[in-house]
Amino acid sequence: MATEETQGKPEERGQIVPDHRYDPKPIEAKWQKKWREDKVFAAHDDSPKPKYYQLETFPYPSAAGLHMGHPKGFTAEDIHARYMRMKGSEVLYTIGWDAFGLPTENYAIKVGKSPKEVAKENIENFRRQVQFFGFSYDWDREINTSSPEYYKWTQWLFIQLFKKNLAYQREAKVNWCPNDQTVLANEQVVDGKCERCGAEVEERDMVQWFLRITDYADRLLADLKGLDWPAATVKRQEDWIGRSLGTEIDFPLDLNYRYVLLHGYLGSREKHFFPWLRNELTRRGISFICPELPGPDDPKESEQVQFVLQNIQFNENTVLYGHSLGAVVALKVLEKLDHPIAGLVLSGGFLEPKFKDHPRPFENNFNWNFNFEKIKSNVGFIRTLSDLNDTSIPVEQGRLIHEKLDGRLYETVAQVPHFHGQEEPAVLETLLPMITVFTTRPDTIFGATYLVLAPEHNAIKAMWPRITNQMEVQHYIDTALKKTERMRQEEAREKTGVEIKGVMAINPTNQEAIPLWIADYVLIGYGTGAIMAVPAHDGRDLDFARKFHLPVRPVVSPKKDMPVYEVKDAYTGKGYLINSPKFNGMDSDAAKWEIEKLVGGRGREHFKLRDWSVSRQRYWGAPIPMIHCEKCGLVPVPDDQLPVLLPDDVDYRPKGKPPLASSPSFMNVKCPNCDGPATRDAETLDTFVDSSWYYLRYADPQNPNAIFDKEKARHWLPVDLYVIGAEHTVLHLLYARFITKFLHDEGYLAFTEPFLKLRHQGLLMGTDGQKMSKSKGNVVNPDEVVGKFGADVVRLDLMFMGPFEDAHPWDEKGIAGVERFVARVARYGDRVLGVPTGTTDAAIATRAAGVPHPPAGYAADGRGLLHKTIKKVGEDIDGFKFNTAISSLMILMNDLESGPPLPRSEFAMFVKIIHPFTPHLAQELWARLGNASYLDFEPWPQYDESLITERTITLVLQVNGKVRDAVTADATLTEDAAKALALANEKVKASLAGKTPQKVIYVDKKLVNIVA
RNA sequence: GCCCGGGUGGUGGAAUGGCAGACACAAAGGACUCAAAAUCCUUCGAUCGCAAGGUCAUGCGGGUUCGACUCCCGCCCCGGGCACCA
Repeated sequence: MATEETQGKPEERGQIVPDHRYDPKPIEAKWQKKWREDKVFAAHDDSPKPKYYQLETFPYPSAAGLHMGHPKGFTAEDIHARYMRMKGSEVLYTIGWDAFGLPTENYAIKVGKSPKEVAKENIENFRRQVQFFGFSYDWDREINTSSPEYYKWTQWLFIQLFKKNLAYQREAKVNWCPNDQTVLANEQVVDGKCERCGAEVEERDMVQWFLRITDYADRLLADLKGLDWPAATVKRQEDWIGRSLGTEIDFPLDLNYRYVLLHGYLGSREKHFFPWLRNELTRRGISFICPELPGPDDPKESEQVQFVLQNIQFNENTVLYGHSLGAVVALKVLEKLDHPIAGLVLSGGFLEPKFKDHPRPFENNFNWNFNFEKIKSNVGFIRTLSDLNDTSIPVEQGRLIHEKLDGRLYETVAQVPHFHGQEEPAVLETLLPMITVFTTRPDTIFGATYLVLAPEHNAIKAMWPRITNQMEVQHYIDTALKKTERMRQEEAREKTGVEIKGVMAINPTNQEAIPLWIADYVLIGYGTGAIMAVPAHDGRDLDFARKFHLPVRPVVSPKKDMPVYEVKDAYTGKGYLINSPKFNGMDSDAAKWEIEKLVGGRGREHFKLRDWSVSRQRYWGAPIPMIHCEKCGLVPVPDDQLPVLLPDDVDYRPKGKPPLASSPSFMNVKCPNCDGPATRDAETLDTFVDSSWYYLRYADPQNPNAIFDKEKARHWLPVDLYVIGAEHTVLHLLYARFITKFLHDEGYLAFTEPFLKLRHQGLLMGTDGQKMSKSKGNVVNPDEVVGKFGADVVRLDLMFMGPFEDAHPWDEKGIAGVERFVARVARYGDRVLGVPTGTTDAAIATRAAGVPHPPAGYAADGRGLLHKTIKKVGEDIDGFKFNTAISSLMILMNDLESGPPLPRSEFAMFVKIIHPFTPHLAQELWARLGNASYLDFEPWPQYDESLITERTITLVLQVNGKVRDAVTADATLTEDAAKALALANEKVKASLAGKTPQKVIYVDKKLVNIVA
């Protein structure tokens, strides 16, 4: 029931209430226009103020227009930007358009326009919509990734990567969307379907451009430390990079070959890697012959081949190895043999005397024609090892051997060019019959009861002649390789596999012979493509072992001296070794090192991170600035010919070939190197490339001569604050970090991490609680909402919904609260302004006499709350707690309204602290208070500590932890006085009911708890 | 399966070891009005009680503590991420 004093017309309570409602429209339009015309928010390169660079995810301007999720993040940024300006920073805050990409192209095809036209329209629409919100952008720094002025530098960046061998082409299985007719990144495939159009994704082999982000894996991981990023985001980046530290261990196969090792020209059994190699073979108990060939300084074919044939026995167990000219000798020997041998291994070999450095004297002593058919028929397996950095033998020679002889070609980088190092592990690896596995748990090696190879593993071919169940194995491999990712996923975790019969592996610790299996749960792309299976201590291995009835041997017990007899679930934790002769009882961590040492394991780190596929077979992107010349190979477009403009005379509709290929005027060019006929690369770059560097361009957005001016970049960057949707926590950030590190290494940037502080905005969902999407029809159009309520109200509503990083459904019901708040602030402003200038506080108080708020307490209380609020709002903006900041502003307003109007000087402080949230209203009130300045450059008010300090406190009195009373006491209250006060309290006494207090707990100026 | 979040009134949420539910929305009652809108006032977790007041209550079950939404252990549910990475 309302009391007599509080009822009645507001006017009767001494308040001045204008009878009009606050109409934001003309006021918001007025200030937005002024801000733009006066370039109020321009960021000045030469400002003496400390710089502050705020970045927001530049939007993808889709045909659907802005949706309410965009302004949620933008509003938070704008609040922060305006706050930082008031705190004295020179703020760089701007916007741009991530305008290339599939959705625009697809939409253009649908409506029969060009993507360029569509993008232009979309950007104009977005710009218009964004401007309604009054965000304080420096519009002179606006960028657009689809403009030639921008993508010139995207192309330039690609060329720099290419020049450093960080951009390369290779054939790769790609996710192909049959509907969009393009390649998708793994991340764009969701549940086996195209993220954009929902079509079932197929797998295809294509030659693709990749960026070698894996070269930066360790740095991308290490540099995450020290960033002010949400912990979950750091974790997800770490998981994506996925480093595991482990060891590579060789499991010899029971194929007891005998080796014949042939050295090359100027070589001998004592030179280069031969002594080391012989030692390694001896150490493994492998028999070999390594002859000194006659005339190493002046080799002659007949002499050397005859020598080998006469002195060495060859049978089906022999593996013939030849290095360099020794490879030629080996081939000639095989031509002459009349029975087959087990295998042929060549390193640094050649078929033609075409040397890169200088001619050799033996060139005329050999016959450079080979009987390849004879050679092939005389040998079981052929492996060719080629050094990519060979200084004398061109890499083409290795490929030529492979072309003529088939077999397996291994291209690698030798320790010293042409395998002239003291140790060349690649040679040994190519030679030996063994399986190298990668494991993070060498301590469990005694529990390895079988090995598993990925279906694509090379070793299968090498041991092929020995396999007794070839049909079965072949069938399994064929089916496994036919499966797409999608099919593998659908099969869930059901294990499949086949045993390789006829070959066994040897456990290097105890010489136990264990079987070899092939299974597709082992991936060729990770580690070595082979594992030692320890079913007792790995869930996947256990599943497999159970399905195929393979032995399960526990070798780690969780408790010391407690052997495990039965394995229920795989135990993957640490413990103490059992069933491991010589290691029993040892701590599993310690055993890792001991066993690694024992078996000659090589410590390795492996990453899950894969190279970044950037080729797109579509039109609407930056053309890859490369030229294919028959003579010169891949040639980058020279800088002075950039940008490579997107041609207009193409058919955009996807036909399986890149649209650019349909434009002869685009495709046919002269080679910049040799002036001969050449063709352009017809693909375009993934839009993630565009967005991997846009934050750098904002520092110097119009520079026609460089990607950016180094000094300007040094001034503004790195980004101080980046607000980004939680959905972008992995890819975009990883790519941007990679590009930043690359440009740092190239000397363009002085820092290695682009984004110092990162905050996420929670998703704004449709009214149905579902993610907003056009197909669900739940997209909220900001035009309508802003038109109805005004920008200030919508901004407040978006921020007041709850914690910024939480997801919320859009709900127009709640907006009434902030709408009322804005109207009340406006009305209160009218009250303040209704008081003639120069009126003293006392006069205001007199005028306010009779209102319930006691005039005597007004100055202290009202001001105290004002100053507390100044403090609170500042802290909350720093901490991105906008909801509680607004709440505290409401509390203050509620209090102010119930009293007489504040003096203008104090009301001005209130206007300043609401300014970041409702800049139009605040600026209007500021102007009405007689100020000509812009609030962004008014200093944030200082709060007065003495006014905040409480003179009285509320002391809570508890008995046995239950609240019995709360009393007001002087802030100077001592502990003893507080305890005495509590014990004397009537309610406390009643609650104690005569019991004697055992203990009295005192929390300073807060609480007394009596335990009885 | 594993890894992150999260679970508080009819609703959004506040409180991070010390009065649970700030601030709002919705709802109900009232004032003003011819009426409505707007505005203003009051009530508003559940339950017992005429009242004073009591009891219960932050997903469930335990624990630590004088005191737990908050810390620890186990479980349930919801959201997100990864998905055979050895």
